[in-house]
Amino acid sequence: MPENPSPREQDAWRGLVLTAQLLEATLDRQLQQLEGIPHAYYGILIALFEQPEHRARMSDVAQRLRFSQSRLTHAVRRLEDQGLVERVQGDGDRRVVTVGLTHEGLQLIRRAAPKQAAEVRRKLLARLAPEQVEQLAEITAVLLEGLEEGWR
Amino acid sequence: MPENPSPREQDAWRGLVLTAQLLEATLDRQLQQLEGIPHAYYGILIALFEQPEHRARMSDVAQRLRFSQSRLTHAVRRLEDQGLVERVQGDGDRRVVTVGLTHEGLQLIRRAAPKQAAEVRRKLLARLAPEQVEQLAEITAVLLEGLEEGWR
DNA sequence: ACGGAATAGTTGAGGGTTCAAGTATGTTGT
DNA sequence: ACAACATACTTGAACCCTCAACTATTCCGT
Repeated sequence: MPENPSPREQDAWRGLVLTAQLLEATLDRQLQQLEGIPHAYYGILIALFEQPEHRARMSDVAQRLRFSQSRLTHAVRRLEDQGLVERVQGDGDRRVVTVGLTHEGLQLIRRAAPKQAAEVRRKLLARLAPEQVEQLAEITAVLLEGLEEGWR
Repeated sequence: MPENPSPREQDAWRGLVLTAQLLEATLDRQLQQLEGIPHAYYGILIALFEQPEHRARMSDVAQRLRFSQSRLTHAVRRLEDQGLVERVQGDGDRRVVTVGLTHEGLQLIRRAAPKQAAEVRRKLLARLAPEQVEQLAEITAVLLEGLEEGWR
């Protein structure tokens, strides 16, 4: 028998959902304005940037970002159109496609990342007490577990 | 001079962003499957449900949900097509449009809401310790402040 | 070695969101 | 009274994501 949520749980839940929506929307608008790409695409560039030689297999990127393959394919096509990323043919398994940052993509990251990080810190993280940062890291880790496992 | 984020801040930040993305995606998939509407539209129905007579002005709904007017217009059109919602002409100011739940919309809420709440509780909130729920409510309240004020 | 299943990625259609522009109505200052 | 501005909402195009096929390649059991 599922017990009803407590009022405080409702507060937390509503806060979380609203935060999730607003956070995505805000980051999206910001990056779209500054760099002409949506936040999700910025995530792709960052993920590549963190990889050795700034490149990785499609499916690895997809898994890391929790993108569907289809979504990633579409996204990479657009990023390629903008010259930020390029597809490289792998030597071995001919099914795999490797994506890498172009020079232009690399420049975008170098330009945008510090600004982005500072902005986030100034407007969001800095408002939290140090122990709240700690708590947030904990809490999101737990929630992610719950979100990862199939759910349905 | 913006100080660099601490490693723990990065954990919190990454966790938050991933949680936000995954949460939206998960709720979306769930409601799309069960009720044939995206999570955002479910939010509209809930917002109306909580209003006296289950109806409200377009702009009030938009403000409460942080939707753009355009987004809400499109959304309401589709919800109307599905018979879940109806536009009512206001008596006074002829610019305002009032949206109300139809009988069918009301039924959908009554059917879906308890299931939805239980699911959320079981898969997410129940994993958190009571003090973490408290902390999450606190933290999201702070973050929402930061997200509300223009940002740029 | 061969047929079937699994894996990697792509494609196209359909739906949702954004952004800029547009319509209609109300309010305000003079 | 009237022009200028503001408010409430709508429209259409461009873009992004999802979902369900589909292609191409590799793996596996016999």
